[in-house]
Amino acid sequence: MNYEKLAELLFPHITKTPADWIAAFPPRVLPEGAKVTRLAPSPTGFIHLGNLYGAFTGERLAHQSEGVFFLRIEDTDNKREVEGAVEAVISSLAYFNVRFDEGALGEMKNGKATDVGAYGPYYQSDRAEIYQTFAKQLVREGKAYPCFASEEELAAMRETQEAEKANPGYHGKWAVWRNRPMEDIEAELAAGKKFTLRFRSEGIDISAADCKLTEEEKASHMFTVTDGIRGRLTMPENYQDVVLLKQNGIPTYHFAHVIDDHLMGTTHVVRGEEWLSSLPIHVQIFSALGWEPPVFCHTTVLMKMDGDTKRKLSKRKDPELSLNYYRSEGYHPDAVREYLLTILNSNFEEWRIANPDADWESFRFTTEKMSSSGTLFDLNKLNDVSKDVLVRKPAEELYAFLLDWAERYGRAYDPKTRMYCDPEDPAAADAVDLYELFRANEAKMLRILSIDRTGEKPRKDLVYAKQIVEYFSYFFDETFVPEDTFPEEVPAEDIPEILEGYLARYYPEDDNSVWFDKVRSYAEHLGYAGKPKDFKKNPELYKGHVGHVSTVIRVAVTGRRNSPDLWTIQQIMGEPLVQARIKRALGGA
RNA sequence: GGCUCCAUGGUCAAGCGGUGAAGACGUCGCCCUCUCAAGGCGGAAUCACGAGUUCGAUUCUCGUUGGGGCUACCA
Repeated sequence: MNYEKLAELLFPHITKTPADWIAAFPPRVLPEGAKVTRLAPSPTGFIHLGNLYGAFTGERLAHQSEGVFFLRIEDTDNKREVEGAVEAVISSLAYFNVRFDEGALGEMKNGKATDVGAYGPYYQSDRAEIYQTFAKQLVREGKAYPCFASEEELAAMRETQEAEKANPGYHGKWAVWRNRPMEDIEAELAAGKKFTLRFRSEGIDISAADCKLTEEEKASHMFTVTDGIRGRLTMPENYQDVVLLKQNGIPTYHFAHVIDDHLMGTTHVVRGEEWLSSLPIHVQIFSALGWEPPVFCHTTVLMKMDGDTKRKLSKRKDPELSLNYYRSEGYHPDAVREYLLTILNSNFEEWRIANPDADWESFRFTTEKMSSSGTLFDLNKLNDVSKDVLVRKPAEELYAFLLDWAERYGRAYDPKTRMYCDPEDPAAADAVDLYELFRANEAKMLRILSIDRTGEKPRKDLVYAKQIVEYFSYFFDETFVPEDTFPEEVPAEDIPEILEGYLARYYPEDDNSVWFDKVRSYAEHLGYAGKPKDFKKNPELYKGHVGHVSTVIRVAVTGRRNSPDLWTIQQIMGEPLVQARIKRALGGA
């Protein structure tokens, strides 16, 4: 076989040589030890927690070593592409403050982000000529060959393999185009047939039932790589003649990954565990091109509990997998990052406890501390982390955050059902526009967001925007919906008396302790214990205790039995609103 | 089915041949307290199983079981 001739036959339009491209992508000039990493999502429009998990890993590795972190769009599968997906990816990552140094990041033009950086194009679909140049080279060296098998033929082959219990795939005797004479290829080409370009693998299938090799001989067909997260990995070599270029001339992931990560100077490939099993393919292609592979870092998959088994988070069933979920629920990006960091590096949490005020970037991130077993995503823990993150945010910052969130997600809130509606929907006509409400009440919001949040033991009950909305909904008539009834301990006939008496004694000028002393003495006057302890000791002496009385007032004012300090709430509400609430409760009672 | 990765409380996990097997979330109890939250103190709860190596295995090896992934002209 004249491979030189075959290469020209297959790729007549390719005039560049590998050397041309290698010259166009010179080695990066970086400090010693600097790592080059990348995030390479495919534009399916669905960006998820796993992407963010990988993004943080790559980002840390690069920026901690004065390296480069770039964004490459893996759009080699036009069937899966979704309109506007790249913008969605970029916007989502920007929301979570993932900082890229280069890649498909510039302003949008014709639906594509322009390149930032010298190692582009950063869309794989724009790199066809590059891939084909190296493909041509492989053909020239006899390391790749055209395959004219149709989809039907391949499907039939698969069925036969299944029936014969042979290992599936294009290999060994099944690789029917591997050694075809030139005439056959010319004939197909002359007939206008399209081909896929396959890799001529030199590996052999040691797992085949009819493999006659001894154990030692089999061992020589294994290879070892050191994974940045998992350490030494020993795997059987690849024996499949995988597709390098599809019929349309666009590469498969395998080929594109090898070419791009080599040319772009990637030193560490951070990707999901699902790639582990195709690692032998990649290692072989790197070797066929005469290149050193990068360090692979295969991250664990994110799981969730389903019934009593763990399973991978699925984009169909689990809304919490989508980054959009956290954004629309109103989780602060810092909280999501902080949580992800705790599951990313097992020692982050302890570091954070020891350094509560330190900038997260001063944490020393290492791949060795990454877990290689499936991690269950824990919403509870996220919420807990979020409380600690939010308690450190000044009220002004929280207010700005809520305002931004509401502008995007809170334009039509129905307090009765607590649902967020589509603002365009006519049924949502009387929904509350939280954005307008927040904007019109800046001073009040700032006071609300300051309740008890300073000092030695600040309240930590703010978690995410939707939860915060519920948390202070009673401050505004627009969102006020009474939730709780008066406490059972207080006889119904006492309630009007308590409320009327309270109304008569309520002076907004009273400070917190004067105010409460009044409540206490009034409670005692009505036959309730002034100290809960006294009531517990001698329940027969009292109707109840001051806590029951104040709960009546609390329910009247806030519609709830539980709330932060009532005096503070009343100060923020102002006298007219407090009076109106109590009168309203009296009218209803 | 084949190949492969993983395995410490309910969850995230430290551990890297000898430990009372950390810590965090959750949970339970107590304290503080006008309610809630926060905070303090304390409790329950873990090395999947079976062989082997070793004076000694959570730790090393093999097997079993369980779970995950891959097995496309998808990434």
